[in-house]
Amino acid sequence: MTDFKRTLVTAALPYANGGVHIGHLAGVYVPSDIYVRYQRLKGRPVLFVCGSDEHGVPITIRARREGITPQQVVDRYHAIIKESFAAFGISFDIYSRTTSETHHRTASEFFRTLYEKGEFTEQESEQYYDEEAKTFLADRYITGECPHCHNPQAYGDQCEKCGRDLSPTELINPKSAISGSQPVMKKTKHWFLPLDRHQPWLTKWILEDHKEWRSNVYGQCKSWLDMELRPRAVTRDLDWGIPVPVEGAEGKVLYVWFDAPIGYISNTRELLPDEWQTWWKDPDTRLVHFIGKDNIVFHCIVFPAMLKAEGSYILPDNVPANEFLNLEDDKISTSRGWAVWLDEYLKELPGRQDELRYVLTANAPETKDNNFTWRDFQARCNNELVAVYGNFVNRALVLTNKYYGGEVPACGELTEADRAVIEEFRGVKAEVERLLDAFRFRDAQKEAMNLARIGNKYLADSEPWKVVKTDPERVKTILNLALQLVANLSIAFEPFLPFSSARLRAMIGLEAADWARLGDTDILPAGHRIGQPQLLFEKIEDATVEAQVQKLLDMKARNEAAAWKPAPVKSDIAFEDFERLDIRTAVVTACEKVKKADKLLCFTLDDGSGTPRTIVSGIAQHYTPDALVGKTVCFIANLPPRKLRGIESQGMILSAVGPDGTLSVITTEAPVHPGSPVA
RNA sequence: CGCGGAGUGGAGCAGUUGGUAGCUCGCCAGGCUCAUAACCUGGAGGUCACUGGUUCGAGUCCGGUCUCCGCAACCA
Repeated sequence: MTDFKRTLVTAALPYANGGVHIGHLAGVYVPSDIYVRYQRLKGRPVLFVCGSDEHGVPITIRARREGITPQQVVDRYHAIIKESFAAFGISFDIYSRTTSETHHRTASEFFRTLYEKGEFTEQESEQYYDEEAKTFLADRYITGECPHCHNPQAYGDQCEKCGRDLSPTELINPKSAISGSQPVMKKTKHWFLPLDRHQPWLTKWILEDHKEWRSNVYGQCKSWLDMELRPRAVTRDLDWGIPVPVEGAEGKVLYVWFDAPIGYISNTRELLPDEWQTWWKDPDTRLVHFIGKDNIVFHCIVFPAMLKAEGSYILPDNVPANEFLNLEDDKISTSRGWAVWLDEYLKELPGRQDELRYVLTANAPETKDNNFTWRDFQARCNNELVAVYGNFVNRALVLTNKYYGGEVPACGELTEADRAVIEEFRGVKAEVERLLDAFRFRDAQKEAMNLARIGNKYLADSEPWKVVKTDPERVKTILNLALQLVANLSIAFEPFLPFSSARLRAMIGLEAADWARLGDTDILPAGHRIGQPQLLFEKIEDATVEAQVQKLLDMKARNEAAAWKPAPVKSDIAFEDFERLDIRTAVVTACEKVKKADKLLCFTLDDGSGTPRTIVSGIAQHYTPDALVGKTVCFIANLPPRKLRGIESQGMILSAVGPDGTLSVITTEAPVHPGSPVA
């Protein structure tokens, strides 16, 4: 690791159809920024590259929905994302975008090279084509009836009602979302990256040569490599993206997954037009990808296969992927509005960047999913940043101003206790470095915080406010040491909390953070003047976090209300058709969970016939088995029996479907005899 | 039996190659008063999801069960 001459750090490219939220920050941007700042402080050459990912179908869908162009969509979000990263102190060397000229050129060249080397395979397949709009249809652009739950508005890739993944050809009565016309199957040619060809070296490279990767990363790769890798299409029929640079490929663009990671390369190239190849092709460069767990396979298998196929690039040395961050015990969801957005945080809690950085690091999902709550945010800020770190700094500075008019006193003879303290905080540097080198940011930050704990304890033990009355000389040494600890804190926290470190340095008159001096006891020379102490951190009030929680709840309610609209009324049916439906009531006599099924409950019903009726119903996620026992429900009695998970279900229990998919069983307003007809 | 990750005191997390369970917060008691009612000390609180096994000895290795999270054309 120390053999590398330089480190190239990439952070996952944010997709430019929305903002950046705390999950992205905790998973990718805060840890990568800490890592890069640390490298810079160590004086190691490092480059930190990121940018917006601006192609792909979802952006075109959003553009259509809002009646603007895809370019307008990405312009808007690119600006928001870029500004909020900058304001938050994510110190990219470059934050560019995949719609840039450099990127288009770089990605095209990359494709050309692979094409000419014969690294692709070609395949013709049949895809839906919209004859009115004269375009092939992306899966998402086709709607139709779901073959499973018969939701009439399922998409070609997924049914949002039953949650199943679909392929467009499965849809009943497919329609084009663009023109509304019926699409036809038409032949189209696409290029594929044959991952199967790369399987042997990938297997060795990861499973044998990179056993040091995080267990979540290694494990996920292993599960992929244990299967047979399949060729992956690298082109699509779409008009938004990078045109496929070969003849006969009109109307085709590079698939977004192929073009996006090349963005790392293009952005480096944009920043360093003459030297970028050193950073990407010299084996002395160490390449590190910071990503979230959903991107593991992509960055460990697919992108390396692309790089290897091209032939002249280095491969990543490590891919520290984080797990997910939940928010208030619920998963973060852009579509449900359940998120804390960075741009809003910066506006609503101005000047509080480091507080968020601290909490997201202290609670980083490094080994498993973690939870962010505003209460926890407040507690960590108040009990740790304010009470431990800020308070120690304040104590040392106030005492210095009080006794010595703001001048650093000289260090006298050291006592046994002084030496013990010095010994303790000298070790912090090596420990922080060891942890950061191992991508263990949570522990590293805790170690930095330890300096403040040492300081508080030192002051409590040595009691300068008492000693000053009996032995003023001794107090000089105590405060000298305390001030050295303060100076050390400003350096140790520099990678983690750059804003407050800068403020602290300004307060004590220290010009720059010199990492090499971390652990030293003479950073502030005797006679050096410090400034007036200001509070390094201020408490977060109850009202502040309560407002944030309320905002989340409001947003959720608003989103659910806005998202819900009654489904269009289906086409008329004959009255006889209705009469053929046999709906009845029944009383639930028993109910139990169906094994190995998440959604199914098995009901035993008294339908008045004397023989118990068994119905399996997919409502286990909304009712516990005993919740409905004794209740009257409505069911359809004349559906043909159907086996579900091996149990024969004799009918269907009726429920109302809420806007968020919750189910509420239909029951009767007053008790009725089991088996009563519903009409 | 699809695959991977995870399940440790009230909360959030550590536990590297197996050796009698740690940290931060919270709680209780005491101390201190320089400090943003902050700080310091002590204490209570865990059969390390459950269950078999290997071992002199397992949170740590192996088997089984349960639960949570994630899993290529939205999302870290």
